[in-house]
Amino acid sequence: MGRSRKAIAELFLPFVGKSRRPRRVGPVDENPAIQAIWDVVCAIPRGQVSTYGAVARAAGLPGRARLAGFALKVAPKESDLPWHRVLGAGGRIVFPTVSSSYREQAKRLRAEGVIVKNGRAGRAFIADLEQN
DNA sequence: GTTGTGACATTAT
DNA sequence: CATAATGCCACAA
Repeated sequence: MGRSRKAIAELFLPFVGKSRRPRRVGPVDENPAIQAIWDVVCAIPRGQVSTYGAVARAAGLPGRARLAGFALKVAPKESDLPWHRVLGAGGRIVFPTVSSSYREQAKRLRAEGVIVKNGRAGRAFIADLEQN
């Protein structure tokens, strides 16, 4: 005696749509995950910094630090996102030391009072986006 | 389909 | 301090 089609459907309901990875939902500026990351970055106070991992977590995307990096990379230039306030784990600038991006980031950070030494921002400047 | 890359993180050694 | 292994996943080729 086989189950009804409906019974089978209910059995698999929790998996519907999850059998494959989420598909690209559209242009990045309509992607809610990217948006969430941008919002968090905008919330980093001037004179403070955060990290890719922390930003992802605060955006409700734990374990997706890479997506935070991607979100910043694709951010339109005219968005005026404070991208320079996002650093790698431990408050380290992730760009190659010789790159112009590195210099630009260090320059911008110092311009708002963040002490950057050896490509690293002082612990005291790392914002607590956690909690709240 | 697969593979490689990347603005990363965490844990273990 | 350094290196390796693993997880993560969007995207391009």
